[in-house]
Amino acid sequence: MELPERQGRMTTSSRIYDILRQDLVNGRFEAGEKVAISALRERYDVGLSPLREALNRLAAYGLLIQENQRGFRVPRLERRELEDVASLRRELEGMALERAILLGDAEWESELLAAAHRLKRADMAGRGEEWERLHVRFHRTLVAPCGSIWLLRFIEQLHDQFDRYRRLAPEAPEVRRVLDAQHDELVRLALERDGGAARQLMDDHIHRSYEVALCGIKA
Amino acid sequence: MELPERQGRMTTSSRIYDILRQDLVNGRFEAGEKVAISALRERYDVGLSPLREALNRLAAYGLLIQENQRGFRVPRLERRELEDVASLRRELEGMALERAILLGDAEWESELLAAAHRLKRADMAGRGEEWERLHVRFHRTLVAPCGSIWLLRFIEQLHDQFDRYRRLAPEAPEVRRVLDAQHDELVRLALERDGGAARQLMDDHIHRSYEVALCGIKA
DNA sequence: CTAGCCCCAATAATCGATTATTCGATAGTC
DNA sequence: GACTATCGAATAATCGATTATTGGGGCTAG
Repeated sequence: MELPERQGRMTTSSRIYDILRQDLVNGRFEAGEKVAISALRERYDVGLSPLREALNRLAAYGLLIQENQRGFRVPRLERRELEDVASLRRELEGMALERAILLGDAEWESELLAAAHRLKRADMAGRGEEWERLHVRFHRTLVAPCGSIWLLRFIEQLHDQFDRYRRLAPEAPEVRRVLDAQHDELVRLALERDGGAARQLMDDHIHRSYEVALCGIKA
Repeated sequence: MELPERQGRMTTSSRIYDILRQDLVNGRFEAGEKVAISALRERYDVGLSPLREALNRLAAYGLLIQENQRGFRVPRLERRELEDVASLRRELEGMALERAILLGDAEWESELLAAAHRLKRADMAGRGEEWERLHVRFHRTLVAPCGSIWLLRFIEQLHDQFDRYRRLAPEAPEVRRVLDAQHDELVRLALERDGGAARQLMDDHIHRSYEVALCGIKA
């Protein structure tokens, strides 16, 4: 069995990029805050060059805002933008799911079941970082065989944006239970190859999730 | 009248980013080629730090591929990817155009007419860099009031990817005439607020353009 | 008072030099 | 003869120091 070997040894720049991306999505930085580069330098114990390269990448990715001669800022959280992101997620993930259901093979079915199962088990163990990781992975697995690299790329980007809002929202156990049930339902519909119904369900899933996330704004 | 003032004085990093982006889209680099950083340093007469920052941004944007410890490469041109990009462009620009037609105001109508007119005039003067610039601008104006920042962002990104292919394709005057006529037709349908027909036409427009671009592959 | 200006501390951007890694050529081994 | 190990030049990544720009506080003139 050969290991995928990640991708060569990691460079400092890439390491700090991954860390910052996680931290930004998890809301470890105040929205709207100016990024104090030298503070980050200490906090993560890295040099200026790799740090600035990571910040540049994050700005191009949309998790930071870069202003010439004025450094970097964390984007504000605006109701208007959450609507935008959620609306696009519905369009794009719906589209991707339909295509995935057309194109996905038997191996995909297996991975889907596995991902859903792992997610449910992490749920029992208490919703934490592990659950978040597996949740992202589940949604990624759902749309993975859609056949479009660019669609997957955009979906991932929107997912990160969306999660900035969602992770700040207060717990909503009743809605959460519905959302969790929908995960299983999505798997069922995918296995049955019912693209139309799956798309509709995904649409509803994201919409409910959006309503939860809304509660986190200005809180 | 106040000038928009671009955005503060440009930083070396941003300048070189803009230049490289143009050059990459225009095919001034061999597809698949490894980017020789020190060669670029001389060619554009810039320092290493701003250059690397620009390259990092371009990689995050999708116009370069970054491999840890192995620098940057220009992405290959693959039929498979052109299909992907074109197909997504049709979906997203169609969606954006429909929304723009719902939301666009009178000022938009004026700018649309102006953009179309400028484009036609540049056409007479011979299709060159200026025409390319105005063509991008026309398409951007069409979808501008769609109301979604992220949709516009993705569309621009796909446009850049698409143009990498299109600009390598040989001239196709007959198709070109049809495509030009479609520009005016798009304006007409937009002014008439016929979202459905406009979307359909945009779909056809991109598809024909795709067929032209196809001829440029492996040429 | 207040608008405008100037200066200085903070910090963003860039440079030049250094360190780490890769890639290809060559030599050695089975 | 094919495979692996090793070495060195080429080049990617990073560091430390320098330069340029901003933003705010106090001063001055109206």
